[in-house]
Amino acid sequence: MDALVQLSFQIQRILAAVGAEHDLSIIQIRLLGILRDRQPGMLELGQHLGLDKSSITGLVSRAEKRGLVQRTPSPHDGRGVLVALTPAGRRLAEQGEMQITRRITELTKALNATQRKQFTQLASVLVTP
Amino acid sequence: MDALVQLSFQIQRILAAVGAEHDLSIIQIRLLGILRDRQPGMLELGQHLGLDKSSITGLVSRAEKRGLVQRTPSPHDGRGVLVALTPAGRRLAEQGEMQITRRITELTKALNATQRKQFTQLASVLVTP
DNA sequence: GAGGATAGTTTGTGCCACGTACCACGTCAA
DNA sequence: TTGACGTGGTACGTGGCACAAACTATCCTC
Repeated sequence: MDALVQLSFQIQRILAAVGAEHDLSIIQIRLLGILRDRQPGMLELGQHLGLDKSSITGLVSRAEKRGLVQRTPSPHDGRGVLVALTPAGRRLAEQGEMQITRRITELTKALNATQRKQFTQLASVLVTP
Repeated sequence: MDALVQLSFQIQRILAAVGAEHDLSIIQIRLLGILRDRQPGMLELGQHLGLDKSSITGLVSRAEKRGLVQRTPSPHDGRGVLVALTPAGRRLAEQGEMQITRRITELTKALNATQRKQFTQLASVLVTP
């Protein structure tokens, strides 16, 4: 079970490294990943990321300043805002995901095919609930 | 393989939660964990944590200010410093580790005994190199 | 000894996260 | 309809975290 903690750090290291190639932090990568199939408001975004709404403002603002993300006023709520990827943001998100899956599979190269399948399958059991 | 990323975030969330109970960040927990069986210098500490030496100064200073850690001049090198746990720091480290292993095993409760064993064994294969 | 390497610290910058206070809009009830 | 209250977001201040560059003090080598 200590191995699981170690493994999580190793994965975080991969995420940080891939992010660093594009000048993105881990949280920014998560942001882009979440927005790939959603256009949430700030509050909803905060729940996905487990962050306070006041943390989201700066996060989105920094991403917006870099042209990765876009705020548009909510059509149904004058107070609200919808956050969406720009084309540049989407491109980066897809590219990042490819690199991440490549480096993760590379990490699991120490396992043979059956073991890898078994491992990821057990992992997804743990994650899904 | 997306499951592995998700799993790593879940584990990080556990670490952050246990840390928060004692007002510790994840990096502080790692610091205490490393010092449990070592008294490294600052540079060596930085390598264990994957951080620059200039990052270590503040990290150790904050922990020292809280009485968890202690700097002592190295006996063999007038420039060097050895970092060690104080009794309070050791108590916290042990307590934290117990809580973490408890919450991790709780996380793996969706698996039966054989599966869990298999899973952690595969994980340690990935980690050891 | 003098010159370069090494261990740590300092300083400045930027990101991240939080709590608090605040503004604008929405909603509900009298 | 018009308050009172709730809700979505932002602004601001604080503090931790991480880096790079500049600096100090010691060590080592010739």
